Amino acid sequence: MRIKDETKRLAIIDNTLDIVFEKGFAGVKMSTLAKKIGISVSTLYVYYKNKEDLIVSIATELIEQQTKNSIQDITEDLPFKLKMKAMWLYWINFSINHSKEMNFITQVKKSPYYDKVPITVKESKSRLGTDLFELGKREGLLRDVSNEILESVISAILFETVNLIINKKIKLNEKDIDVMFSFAWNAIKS
Amino acid sequence: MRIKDETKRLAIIDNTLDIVFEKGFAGVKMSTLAKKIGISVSTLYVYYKNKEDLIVSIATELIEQQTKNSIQDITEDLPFKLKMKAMWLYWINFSINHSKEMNFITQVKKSPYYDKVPITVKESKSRLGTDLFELGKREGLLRDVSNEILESVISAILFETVNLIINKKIKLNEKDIDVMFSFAWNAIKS
Amino acid sequence: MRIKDETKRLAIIDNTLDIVFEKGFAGVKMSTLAKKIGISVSTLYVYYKNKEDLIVSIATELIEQQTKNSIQDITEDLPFKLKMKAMWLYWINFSINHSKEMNFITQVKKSPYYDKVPITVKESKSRLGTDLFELGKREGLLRDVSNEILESVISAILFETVNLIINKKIKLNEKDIDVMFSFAWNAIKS
Amino acid sequence: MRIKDETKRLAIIDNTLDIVFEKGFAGVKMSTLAKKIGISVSTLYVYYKNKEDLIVSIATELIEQQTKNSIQDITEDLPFKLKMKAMWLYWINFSINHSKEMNFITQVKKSPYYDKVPITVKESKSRLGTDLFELGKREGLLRDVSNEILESVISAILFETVNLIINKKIKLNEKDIDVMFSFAWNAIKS
DNA sequence: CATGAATGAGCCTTCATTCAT
DNA sequence: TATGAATGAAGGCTCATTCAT
Repeated sequence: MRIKDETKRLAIIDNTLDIVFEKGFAGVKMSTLAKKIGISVSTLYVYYKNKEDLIVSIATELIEQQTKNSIQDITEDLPFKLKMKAMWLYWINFSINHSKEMNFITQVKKSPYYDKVPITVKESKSRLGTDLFELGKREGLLRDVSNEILESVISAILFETVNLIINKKIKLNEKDIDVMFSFAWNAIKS
Repeated sequence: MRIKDETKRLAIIDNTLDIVFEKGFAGVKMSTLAKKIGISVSTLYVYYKNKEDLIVSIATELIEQQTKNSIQDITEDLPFKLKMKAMWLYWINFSINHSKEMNFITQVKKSPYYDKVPITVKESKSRLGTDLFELGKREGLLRDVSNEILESVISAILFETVNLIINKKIKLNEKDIDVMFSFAWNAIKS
Repeated sequence: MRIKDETKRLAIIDNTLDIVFEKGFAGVKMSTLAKKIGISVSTLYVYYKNKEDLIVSIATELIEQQTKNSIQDITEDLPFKLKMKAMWLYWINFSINHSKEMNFITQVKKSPYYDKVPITVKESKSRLGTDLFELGKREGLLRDVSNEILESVISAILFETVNLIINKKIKLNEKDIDVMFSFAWNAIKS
Repeated sequence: MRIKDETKRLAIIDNTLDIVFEKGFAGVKMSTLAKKIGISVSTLYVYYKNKEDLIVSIATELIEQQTKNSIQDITEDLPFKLKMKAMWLYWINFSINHSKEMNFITQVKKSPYYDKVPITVKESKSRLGTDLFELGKREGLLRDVSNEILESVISAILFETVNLIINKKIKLNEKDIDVMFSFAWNAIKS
């Protein structure tokens, strides 16, 4: 019965993401969720201890996945600016392809639920690999400010870019994305 | 007859802002709010028709106030970059001094409540005066992209700056603010 | 100021009758009533001690009026059946011209409010004058059953007639009214 | 899982009828009702969507039942007047044995709830079978007026009879019932 | 007398969670 | 494991009534 269960568990996660995306946490009613999936309310409690556990568990799982994905590679032999851009593109694509997951994490971080996420998970590496920043600063290509600030500035522009794409203010084509990247690059280059 | 108390109305608004700041809209319970203020629940309904009206009315009022404040143009005779910085400083200060109000508006804009805000109010001028962008582009000092994009990029960095200050990652002193402004300026200058 | 007050008092009664006619007792909200009249809620409490007092007082007043009106005359010198018919016509007309008042009394009688109406008022003479029944029985023209039963039967048909008129199933003309009267007369004649 | 309890559903209906009989619709408080039955308030909401649904559903069910019962024609081979009387007796008994149900239906018909009863249910056959009236008129035994009027007159007297019995003004014995029937019969016979 | 603000009591309803099968 | 019934706790809102001017 292992397979059937996992299917159900994934269905729960998926539908929860949908609801949070459409209506926020306030919209997650255990009964509604169960109905959407086509299972009984009580069955939800077989998989998760309670509502908090449901949300915190999903958040934890998503954050762990995201962390695992991020740092990998980009170790190709490229000029620094192109490495930077590769990272940028990677995250643009990831954010758009996983917009519901990203939204979920964003929401959780601003909610009281975030307090319940294990610290070990929260402490996971930054999204835009600090290694890259260190490298850039060493090569004299990035402004000499703390990684934390660099990251927050880039993240802000990145996040805004994704928003513009989602709200169809700009297109997901090379030209528009390049423009947006140039904003970010100009901001942080030395 | 007793006279409707402006003090009371302000207390309602103030406490609502506090609660939304700490717990979001879900945390606003009419009973809790009333208790915090020291009035009866039913008194709340003397001032606002219902919970939705409470939130939408406050949002409307705040947005109107904010709009009124912003327009006061920076018509002083300054070089463009300094005009830009003046605007930047104005908003940094405003955002920090009215962080709860800003937070409230931000939250409302992402919630279904925003649909109920009168269109006339929503159509209020953009925060960072488009006039300034037009001027900058005419003088060849700003990159030639749409005002909407320019604004969203600056807003993102501005917002991030405020966050960094609030979370004490940077200080509210000339040096740190200058650094943050230079990020924004480099991003958008031609 | 006597006149102005009486006007207001009558307005209260009138509007209460209207509301009860349209929505029943459940529809009588002190605030709604006050707004309809154009006075303040508190003013209602100047005229009536509370809601119960309002309704019971109106009921009492209406019943007294009705009682006063009814018995009078019909002492003309007519054959019995015509006296009966005169009474019948009188009540048909009265009921239609005062349908809201009648409705109010009917509703009160079935509600807990009726318990609060002074017994003296409740014990008022029957609507269709018992004298008439006594006369009819003495002359051998009416069936020899208790006045109470005679009255209830006639009242039932009378009430039904009024309903048929109001709901436009029959017309308020001589022919239709005659038919309805003949039902009643045949029922009780000996 | 526990199985939905038909006994419980019947208890809800029964107690609702009781309350409406004693205090009208205004007296039906979900909390009181639940306490009377010995269940939790929320359990009521397992069986009915809300208060309106509770009342409308019960009304619908009762009307359907009543309709089903009435049709059983009096097709026995009897003189017309006796057929009439059989019908009369049937309804007297039914009304008395189901006085609370009758009361409930009567009240609903005069309330806004009636608008929510499915039209199909409302269009159910008239209580006193029109067939009988047609037969009577054909045989020249009934007055030649519309069925609607015939029915309303008889219903009025029937209803009044039941009231007299309930209020103990007359007894439920052959003699008294006969007298009341003779009123009705005299009223409508040709 | 007149009024609008203020309130407490109470009602309907929702929802996460547990029960019992 | 799976389920639908059952429930307690809580929240939003209404309304008759009183307060204070």
